[in-house]
Amino acid sequence: MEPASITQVRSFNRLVTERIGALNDHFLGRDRPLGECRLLWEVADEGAEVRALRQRLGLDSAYVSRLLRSLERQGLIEVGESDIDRRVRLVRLTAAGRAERNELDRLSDEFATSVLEPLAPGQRDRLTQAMAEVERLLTATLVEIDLTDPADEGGRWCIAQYVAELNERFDAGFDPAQSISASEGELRQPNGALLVARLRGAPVGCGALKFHAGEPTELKRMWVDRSVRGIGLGRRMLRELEDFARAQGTSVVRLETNASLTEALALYRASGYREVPAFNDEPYAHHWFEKQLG
Amino acid sequence: MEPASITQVRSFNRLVTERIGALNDHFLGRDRPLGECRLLWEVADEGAEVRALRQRLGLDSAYVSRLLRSLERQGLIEVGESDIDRRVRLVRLTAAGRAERNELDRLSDEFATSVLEPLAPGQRDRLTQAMAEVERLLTATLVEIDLTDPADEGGRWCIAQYVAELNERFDAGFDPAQSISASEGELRQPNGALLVARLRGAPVGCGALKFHAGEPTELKRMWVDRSVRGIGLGRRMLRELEDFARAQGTSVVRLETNASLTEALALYRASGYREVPAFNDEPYAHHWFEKQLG
DNA sequence: GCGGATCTCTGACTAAAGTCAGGTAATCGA
DNA sequence: TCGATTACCTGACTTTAGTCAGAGATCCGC
Repeated sequence: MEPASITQVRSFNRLVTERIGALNDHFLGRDRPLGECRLLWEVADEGAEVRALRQRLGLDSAYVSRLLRSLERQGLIEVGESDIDRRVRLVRLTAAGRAERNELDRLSDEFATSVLEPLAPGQRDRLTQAMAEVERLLTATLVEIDLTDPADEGGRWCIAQYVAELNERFDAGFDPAQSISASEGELRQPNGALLVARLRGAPVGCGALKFHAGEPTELKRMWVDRSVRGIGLGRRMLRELEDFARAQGTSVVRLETNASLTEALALYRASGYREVPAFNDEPYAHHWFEKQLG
Repeated sequence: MEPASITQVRSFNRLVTERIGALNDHFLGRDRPLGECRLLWEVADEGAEVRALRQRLGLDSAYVSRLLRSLERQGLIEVGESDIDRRVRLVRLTAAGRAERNELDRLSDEFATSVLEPLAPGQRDRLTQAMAEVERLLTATLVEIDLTDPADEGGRWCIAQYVAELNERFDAGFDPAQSISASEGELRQPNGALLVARLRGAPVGCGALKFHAGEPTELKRMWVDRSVRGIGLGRRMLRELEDFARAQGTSVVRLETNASLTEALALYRASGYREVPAFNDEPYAHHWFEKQLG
């Protein structure tokens, strides 16, 4: 890591902590503890389960309970029981609570305005663009890629998204039953592996391997959610899959893909994959690739 | 203000608070209250005055006192008297304190590394560049421009810097005694005005006006510190000077400048100043400008 | 229908981060 | 030189943001 980059990140942190942190507290404080604000903020208009709030904010159950009692006393929320599971409690905003949340919203807008206000229009554009860039790249650093069981909710969701997207993008649609199989059993160790990328717990991408004793390992189900494209997640997923394959004793990885998946084609080419003659009869494929793992 | 910009700033705040804030606390916490860390951090190697620490961190005097006692008990600092003013107390780091600060430094580097680490080299460059841009522009929003007495320390310092810079940049040097005067008395109301730009209290630029009853107002002493160039501060200073002049009943502003001050020339031209024949015999000037205030 | 797990709550506790009032010593300004 | 101001300190207090243990109600799998 170059020292100049590190210095830049540190100085950025310092400034942002000063500027954003201080004003955030000041503007959003409004005589109310930050914890209560955060909680109020997280209760959507349709209400929220207490356990969901707890998890999203990463707070202790006793603490959340106390915060809820306080907000209840202030008449901002009502806590009722869930119809489905009577252990679970549902938090709903009262009219006053909704008003308070709108007020927080307004203050947040006001704060953003106060940041932009001293700048000339051209500078505002430069600032928001640079902010967007920082945000995208910092978001990228928050993504975690982990081995997941294909039957897990996140894994299933990703694969469903993958299928839906291919169906939409391929001229003739995509029916996984016509395609070479990649069933849950085939993507579970020791037959294969499924890696799922998650951003704050929510799945945003996947990639899978199918092992074949004495034969090259197949790469399947590469998919990245639209919301996080362009931050190098595909490349990272590919690297992690290769690392995993190597660790399992794979020396050659191969895959096939459709001509309409231009980003994927570019990714494979840029990642050292060499186009080879068709090594299977996948009906949806136009290109076959292979890579020797170093 | 466009809603899209506001949304961008808000979403940036949220992410940065999450990512930087949380990890900052975690990494820099090291079993020590944040207040103590911040204080330790602010004590430079040559030591610091207690009042300076208090002011820089914006903390209550009682609270700082208590934090200092705690750090003293831990053997990290020594508090002694100032030679100049025996009410003032000087904080100095002990060897242990210095070691602890180096450790904080190391952790801060480690944190920065952890932010950059998951990214590919190209993305790292993009991130640090975008961070630098955000930092420059946010810094711009922290600059405050205020009317200042020319005898004030900040005002004198700016004008000294202005003179030093012209002396360095003009081929034949610059001697203010040979130039048209802009003495402290002339830059004080009602004769004139001096605006000083400050960043966190430190002066970083100035600009002055000289009023002449029934005649155009003169613009003098426009200067911006090298450390904050390129963020539109000159333009902002010029606008504020014009606003001030207008409020004092001025309808025409004029100024003269040297050909070597290319940024200033560009600024005046871009700000609606029209080049006019020489209206005085300033020996250092090559260009004379005039603007009708709307 | 029973044992274990889950969800929420209360009570008791703690550390951090302050605030406020008042006091002492030194210095500054008229 | 004397009263106001400044710098710092102590003691007493508060709020915020938690943690931990345990209880009660409910649900889930066998």
